[in-house]
Amino acid sequence: MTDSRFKNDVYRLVALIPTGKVMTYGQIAALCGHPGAARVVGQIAHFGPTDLPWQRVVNARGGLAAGFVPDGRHGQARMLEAEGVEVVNDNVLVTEYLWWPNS
DNA sequence: CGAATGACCAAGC
DNA sequence: GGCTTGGCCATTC
Repeated sequence: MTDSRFKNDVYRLVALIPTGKVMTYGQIAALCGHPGAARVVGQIAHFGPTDLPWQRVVNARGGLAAGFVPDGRHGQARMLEAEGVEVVNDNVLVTEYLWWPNS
């Protein structure tokens, strides 16, 4: 892989997130083999393809990343709710909706 | 190619 | 309880 497979893995993971579930940046980074590289996931998400459901990607607290959704973080919350994810006070119930590829 | 930036995380003060 | 520091890597200028 001439290009870093890190982003490749990130793409795959994000694409694999089922509807009604969410993942955290740190978790994705860790699953890609780089725990602590949550920032990179953010960069990949920002410069990466919009085809992926970045809306299902939230920070470690389940808080919405905000800033990348034209409608604001409330827009992301609304979209997640539409997918079946319960959002309260702009915070996803990560303890209930957090998902990982082994599930 | 070098420097700067960034949709984060956790610990420290 | 809010700001600062260090760490990670990719993309942009």
